[in-house]
Amino acid sequence: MKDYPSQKFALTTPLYYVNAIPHIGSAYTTMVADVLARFKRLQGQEVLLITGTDEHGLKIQRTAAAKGREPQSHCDEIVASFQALWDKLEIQYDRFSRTTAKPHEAIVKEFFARVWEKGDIYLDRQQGWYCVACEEFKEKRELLEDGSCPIHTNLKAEWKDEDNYFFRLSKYQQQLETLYEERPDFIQPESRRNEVLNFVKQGLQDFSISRVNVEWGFPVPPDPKHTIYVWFDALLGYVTALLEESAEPTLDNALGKWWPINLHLIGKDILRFHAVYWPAMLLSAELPLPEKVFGHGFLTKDGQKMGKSLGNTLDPFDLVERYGADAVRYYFLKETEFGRDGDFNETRFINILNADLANDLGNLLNRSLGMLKKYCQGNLPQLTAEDIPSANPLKKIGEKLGDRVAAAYENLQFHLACEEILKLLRANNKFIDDSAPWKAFKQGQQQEVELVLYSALESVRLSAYLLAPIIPNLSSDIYGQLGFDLDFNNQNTVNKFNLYKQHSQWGAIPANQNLTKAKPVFARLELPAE
RNA sequence: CGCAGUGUAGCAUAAGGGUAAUGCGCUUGCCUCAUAAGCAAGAAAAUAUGGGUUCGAGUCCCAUCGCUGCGACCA
Repeated sequence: MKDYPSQKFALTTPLYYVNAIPHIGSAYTTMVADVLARFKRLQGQEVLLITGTDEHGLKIQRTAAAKGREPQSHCDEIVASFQALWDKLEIQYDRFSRTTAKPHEAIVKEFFARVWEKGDIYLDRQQGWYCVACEEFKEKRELLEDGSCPIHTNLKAEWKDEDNYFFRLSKYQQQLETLYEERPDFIQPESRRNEVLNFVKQGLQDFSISRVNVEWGFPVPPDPKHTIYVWFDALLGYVTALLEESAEPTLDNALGKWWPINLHLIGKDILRFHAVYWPAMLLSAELPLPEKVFGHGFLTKDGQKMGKSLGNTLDPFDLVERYGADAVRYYFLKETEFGRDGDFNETRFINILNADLANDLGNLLNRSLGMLKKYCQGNLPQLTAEDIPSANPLKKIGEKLGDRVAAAYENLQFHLACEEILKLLRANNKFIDDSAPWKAFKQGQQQEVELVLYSALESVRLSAYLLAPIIPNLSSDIYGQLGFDLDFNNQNTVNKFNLYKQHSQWGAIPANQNLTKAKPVFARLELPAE
């Protein structure tokens, strides 16, 4: 095993745009980030999970105006809704980076200055049709006949003829291509990488990083009539997030400990910004590049794209409210292969949770504890892993399970992690049936009963431990019923290298546990009435 | 339109060219420790369609159809 305590790991979700309250897609990315962060912390690694919000731009300015609000108060309100959702979902973020936070402006200015001094920013004239909703220029041919944007059909594109500051992206073409080649893992999954490669191959053009007539944002330092383009501002939110609370907002202070970021988790829609523009900006500023950008897929509902126009959105608040954080987290982590698109279907949701969490896991614990009470006065057998024959099917599966699951988490293959653990749980139920402790007990074979129950309970424990990053509440409950005083939401007590070393192995359950009363840890869900 | 990817039982996924697997759901049987949970057996797909290569193709090639992504600033 590697020397985890010496490692540190910084990862980010996107800084979500505060145009509206969070949707399920943002929740998905954030849940995944949290699961990975939790697993690494469990291993004793030092982790920094960054999330936050991107709050500038013309769109926010206008959204706020439409509500008759100041932009800042609009942002504050939306931010509160993000934070509320993350709390409900048990997201343990370390930093919440807002682009309207005070230190951010200083960071943006300093960064801008570096790129400016490098000669990578110049003034030029920008003409074209601009869609405010997209915050981008459109080609004439992209527009619909009535001149509206194809994505925002209710909104006419606006003709702009203005001076903009441009970033010399084209200058970094070669360096980017070298980067992609030398570090094939930089963009994942591979299908996304190919998209980027294709895009870059066409030849990179400079892009504008300022706007005029936009109030809501930072002024371009040498020319305050201009406002820095939201993306240039937003990406730097990852840097600002690294500042310690009391530190002066300088790049040096921000980059000292956690830079470069190990992993940017993003949705596939913002891949180019993270895989092309962002590294180019950093190259220009002569800063080290992040280790990896992972662009995951989108979620659909009942096989259909979600959208306000279709009216088939999935409200994450409602979902957690009805089913709880563990259920929601488990479903999305287990039932979608990370990277590919995933689908939400309520019937499938309920079936999976009942089968995996209520039946395979919850009921397994419950039946095992029930037997322990009846056949062993509720005391754990005085056994250790060595007392269990090596042919024991649970021991065989359990022995290397920790390593397999760790590898799956490490590779962001969360569905595989779950699947590996489920194999042990299913084998466990089968093992109990095959061994029929109730018969053994009636025949007075106490030793046999104890061997079976020890193996069963230990396997449940190991499963709960390895699933803790995904279902922290359930795992805590299970651990509680097994006599541990360990709350997987309490970072101070669970995240220790030595604990991981011990608990990720089969056979860690001590004999002298005071078991609390057994009760179902995950109630079966009912299909909502039509 | 161009480029790329994809198409396996009701659903989700697996199968280095050689008897199509697993989970969920469904049917039946068994058990009784348990949350109407568990275990076992079973039904169900000629692997989108049409060609080709091969002794043999889900697996390679071509075409067609369907879906998805990318095609310059989509927060």
